[in-house]
Amino acid sequence: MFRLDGRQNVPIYEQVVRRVKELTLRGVLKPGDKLPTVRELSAMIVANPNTVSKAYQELERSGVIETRPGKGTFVAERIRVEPDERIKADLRERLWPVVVDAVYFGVRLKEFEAWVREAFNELGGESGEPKA
Amino acid sequence: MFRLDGRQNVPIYEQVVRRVKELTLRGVLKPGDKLPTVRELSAMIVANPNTVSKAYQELERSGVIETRPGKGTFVAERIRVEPDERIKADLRERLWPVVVDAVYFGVRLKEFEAWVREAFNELGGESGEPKA
Amino acid sequence: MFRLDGRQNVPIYEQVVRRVKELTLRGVLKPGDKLPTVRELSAMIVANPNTVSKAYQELERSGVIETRPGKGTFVAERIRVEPDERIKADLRERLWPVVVDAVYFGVRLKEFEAWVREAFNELGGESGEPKA
Amino acid sequence: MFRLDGRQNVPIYEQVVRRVKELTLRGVLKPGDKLPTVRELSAMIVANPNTVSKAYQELERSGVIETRPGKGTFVAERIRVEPDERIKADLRERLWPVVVDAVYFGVRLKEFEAWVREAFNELGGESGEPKA
DNA sequence: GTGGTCTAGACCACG
DNA sequence: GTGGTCTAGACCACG
Repeated sequence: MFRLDGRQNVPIYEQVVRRVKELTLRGVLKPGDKLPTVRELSAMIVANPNTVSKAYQELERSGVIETRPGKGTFVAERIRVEPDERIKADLRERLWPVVVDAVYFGVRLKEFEAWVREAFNELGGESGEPKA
Repeated sequence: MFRLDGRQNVPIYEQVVRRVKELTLRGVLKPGDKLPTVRELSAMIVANPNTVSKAYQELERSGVIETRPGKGTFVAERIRVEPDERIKADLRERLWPVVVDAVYFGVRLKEFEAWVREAFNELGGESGEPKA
Repeated sequence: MFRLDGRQNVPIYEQVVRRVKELTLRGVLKPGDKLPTVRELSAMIVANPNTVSKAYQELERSGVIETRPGKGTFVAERIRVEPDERIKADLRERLWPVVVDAVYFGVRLKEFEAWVREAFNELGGESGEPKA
Repeated sequence: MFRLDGRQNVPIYEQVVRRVKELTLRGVLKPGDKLPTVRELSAMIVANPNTVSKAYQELERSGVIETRPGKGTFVAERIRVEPDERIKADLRERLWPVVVDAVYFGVRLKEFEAWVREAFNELGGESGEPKA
């Protein structure tokens, strides 16, 4: 469940952050669910507690999880707001170099869009209009 | 033309790599065009020559540019082959965390696809079938 | 009456301390009123008895409440003395980082003062001269 | 300039964060100024580089400073926007317990307001209306 | 038992 | 030389 890729270039704490986000989006982790303690998770993935701690801190700052002192760490209630322009600009900036390389390597729009759709489906992303 | 963003989080050498790729995709740089020398470019963008050198090395490894000793560095002829599975897998891996955050922040598929299409258009990416 | 915020960053025992102080300032708790026992309160707010106990100890040390062995815990008579310089220095030290961030975020003095006045009013703080 | 209080209850990294904010507000540190490196500062205040690093990271996330890889860390340009309601609510929440204790100890509104004004003056906070 | 803070010290990417 | 990441391990506040 919390398995990481390991051999990757991505820092461990960043992998943990991503993994937890994924699991909440996929519904595997639901609001109120207890996460493993820092020490438990660090044992599971064979990493230093500090590294996991850093990931948890980042997740807390992003509002994905919340720490109840002495009780543990829990998945936070998701507060859904419309994404603001700064967030969108940031996402487009991060999308850009991926598209640059895709185009460079001759990937066609159709195929790239299929990848996007698959990813959205896998994550339960909304495809229609705002829920108004 | 080679201006960079400067205060971004992306390493300078990586910004140079992306910029050159973009310029070739957009047709601003064409096969056979001469690039500035490492020293010229490092002066232009106020960076360390080592940094530019590293970018050129990476671009050469990717086949984007080629060095003709004693003559300079030139945009390479683009050899278009179908992208192999390793490249596609890598691109999807890089796309994934962007989609995770997009879904997390409530961006809808329609909007994300629009971003993708815009990026493809801007880069002259092919939308149809292989030219085969 | 003793409900806490729960998911806040403030330790539970500290929340209890503040809450009791507030209730006495607001006049909801008056001198001589009996407080719930440690066990009762810990049940009410779903916390560890040790936690409540720690809060009561701190409140007793500050002279807010007093324990009469075998009888329970009671709101103490408020002995109003002029605050000494040590207390004032401490309060200013605690005020300081709040003002730093307020200024940093562009809050104007007028608005900040309005917050202060509202808080004083809500707590029945004296605005005039010492009662001498 | 970067001297800390030392004996305080506040974590070292938090003291560094506050100190840098203060220095920028007071104009001692100006946009573009270079901060000491993590290792320099950690030597100055006799703390671990990691601790200083944590402070710098927090300052960067808040937009107070920015890191230019390989060049060092610099005071960021201040982008002044009107503080939003979330920030204000947070500041009032932090102000509240200070006022509670002030009222409890019999500090009068007049005096407390004087403290606030002094702090604003010292930090160069604006007292008038928005600059439009 | 829970996470938060800190130290000491290593290795690495970037410039 | 610069900061970023990580490990190993200690101490502490909170519950």
